[in-house]
Amino acid sequence: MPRPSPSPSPSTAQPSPNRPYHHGDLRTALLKSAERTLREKGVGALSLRELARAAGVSHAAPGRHFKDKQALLDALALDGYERLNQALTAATREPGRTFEERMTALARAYLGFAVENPELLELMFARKHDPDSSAQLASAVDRSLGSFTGMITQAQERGEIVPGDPERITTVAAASLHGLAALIAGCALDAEEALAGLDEHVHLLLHGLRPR
Amino acid sequence: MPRPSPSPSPSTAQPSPNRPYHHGDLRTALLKSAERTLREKGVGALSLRELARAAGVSHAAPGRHFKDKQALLDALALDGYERLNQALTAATREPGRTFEERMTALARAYLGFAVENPELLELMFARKHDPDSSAQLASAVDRSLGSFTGMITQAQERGEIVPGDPERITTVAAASLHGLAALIAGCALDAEEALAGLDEHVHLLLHGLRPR
DNA sequence: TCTGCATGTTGACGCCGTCAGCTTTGTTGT
DNA sequence: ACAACAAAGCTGACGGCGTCAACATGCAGA
Repeated sequence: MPRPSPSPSPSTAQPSPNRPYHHGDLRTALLKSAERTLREKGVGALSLRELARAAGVSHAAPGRHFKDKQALLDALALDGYERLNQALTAATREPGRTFEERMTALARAYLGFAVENPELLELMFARKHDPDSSAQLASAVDRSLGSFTGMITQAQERGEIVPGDPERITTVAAASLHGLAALIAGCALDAEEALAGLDEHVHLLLHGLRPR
Repeated sequence: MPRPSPSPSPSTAQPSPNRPYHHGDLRTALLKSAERTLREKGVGALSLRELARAAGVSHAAPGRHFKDKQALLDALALDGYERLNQALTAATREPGRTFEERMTALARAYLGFAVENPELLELMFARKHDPDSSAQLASAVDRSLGSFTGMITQAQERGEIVPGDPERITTVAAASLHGLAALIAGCALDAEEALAGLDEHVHLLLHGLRPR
């Protein structure tokens, strides 16, 4: 895997004589740079040493901010959940008359995130997390699902959807959208096509596959 | 990441004097061993050198059978699709009176695979494949979806589900189940719980979330 | 001002993937 | 039967990586 051509860069980012000894905010610089690399070249191209080089800092400096490479990946995932949650809650705030309209807006927000951050989404839902971070990540996942649950219970109160354990209904709705998102992120489904058929997808989800 | 403790094994599998020069079937031995490691320790613990050691073979020998580490991973994924397809088609052959029964059997087969091969499932749907293998993989994916499509069109002919582009309906059903499987594989959902609620999940999928 | 701690640096270690070049073995055409 | 060849081993090397230990620097509070 590590075959970065004979000599990719002429060893950029030297100690640069007039750089201050301390970087200022290396942690966020690393995260930002990592997010970019993740988006552009995939998780396989992420290396702490490369990030250090890009930040103009020694190869071991990242170790001061992330105990592990995995810790950095977890931080990246956590940031991803933050952004996803923001997008989802924004979507739930959009005024929509019917439940179907509101659900479609939520779906559009989720799929939009998946289309624009496929690698990140894969990272977020990967099963390789430090036990340390897993607590934070789990809570972030819960907050994401919260957007769904809130919408569901609200709709139940209005009688717009079937009664029953809101958590189970949330699972059905969330699984359906997450499956779509995951298939898009994994290139198993064409993004454009899925976005184009999203309205109908939500419609079928709400009305069922059986004829009425 | 590569911190395999001070000295994990006392360097097992030496040249072993009476071993034949040629292994016999190294390729499948590597795949089998890799599948085991994948299941037990995750994709991050997979190394060609370790596999070579386990097979009692020199560190470069795997290169004769897989041009790349990625090529081995792709072969692993392809084998995964083979097994998944087998499980799915077996499930479609189960006699089921109603569409809901048959769909539930299919769902149970899919989720069963996800529960027993979570790491493999992640690998199969990852977005990192050699362009060489991607053709084979794509066809394997199509065969998987074929199990769904076949069942859907059959049900449409019987009037058990709504008419319309079978591909779109397949997408809805497949996305719903794949989302469930992916959440299980990613530990975002408890496997037992999901399996227990599977019947109701399929029921909701077929009947919709809106009251009738 | 001194002292401690967070944040840098350097150098080392072992593992990894990959390649080049060589050796062994089984097969195949004559 | 045997030479020629290809497939499938082996060895050794290279550079990249993650991680650690030991040392350096600079800021902040006593």
